[in-house]
Amino acid sequence: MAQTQTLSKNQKIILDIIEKAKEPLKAYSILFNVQKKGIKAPLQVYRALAKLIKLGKIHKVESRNAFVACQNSNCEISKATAFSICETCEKVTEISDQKLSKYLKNFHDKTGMIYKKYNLEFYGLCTTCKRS
Amino acid sequence: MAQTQTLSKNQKIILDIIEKAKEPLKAYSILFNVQKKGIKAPLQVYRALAKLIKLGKIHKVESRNAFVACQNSNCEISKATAFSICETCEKVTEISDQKLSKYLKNFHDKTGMIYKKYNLEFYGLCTTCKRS
DNA sequence: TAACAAACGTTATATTATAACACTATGATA
DNA sequence: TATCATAGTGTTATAATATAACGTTTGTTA
Repeated sequence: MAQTQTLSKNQKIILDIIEKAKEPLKAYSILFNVQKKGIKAPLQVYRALAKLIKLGKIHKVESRNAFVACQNSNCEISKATAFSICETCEKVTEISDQKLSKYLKNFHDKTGMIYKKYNLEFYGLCTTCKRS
Repeated sequence: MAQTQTLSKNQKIILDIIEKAKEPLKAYSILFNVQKKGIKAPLQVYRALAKLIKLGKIHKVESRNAFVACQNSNCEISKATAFSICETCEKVTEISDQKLSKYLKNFHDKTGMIYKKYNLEFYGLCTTCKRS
């Protein structure tokens, strides 16, 4: 909550749009949507996105180059993201599964590498598309 | 093996370069590397990449827009990819961990969605960069 | 209020990826 | 062997995604 206050004008505008969207938004579609509010250049959007990602407010769906609001009340979960993506309708849902995140947070490979973050994307058919 | 035979000329050239590379290659760096072999346009590269991905010969590292040869003797593992990525030196390694892949293949969310594929990317510090 | 960090605005440009169209090879199969 | 489908090719143009570089403004804090 306190963190919300520290958002800048552009960051607020852009977070707002992403939170209200029902699907992941692309950077240039965000740009188009905020032009009436005075944000004119891609860089203004990308800068806000970068900050919001850092804060855990939003995530990037890497395979789609799109951005979604965090559904898990941000914080450290921003370093541990998992999505399910329907390849038919492109619906994207953030997975919030304690067991899964615990499993992945504790995962270590054989080399001894230190993992600070992960991003997992599942692709498949959502229940709606499965039926049709 | 039999599958290797079915690769087209361009597909072979591009697979060859990716297999010989020690790191993930970007599409346009591949393009640059194959221009002497007569491949002149981005689309020729992207088409070969798409086919090679379909065959499981290579994978795309989504967060880096880069392509690596599959280390797990391709096949169905192409639908189940996991990478470790060093955020300092950008070294990328394909993770081959039976337990992990079994766990993820069996993962089901609450909605009943069918997962056909997944891609997991861990980010952190490799053992070399950890020391310095 | 000086000094610094973070955010801003702007122009230009780099990077990644696909559309559209015409042509060519390959290998069934009738 | 004609012909049909499928996959691949080559090319031009363009779309979509993202960052560099510069100078200015704002907000915090010593």
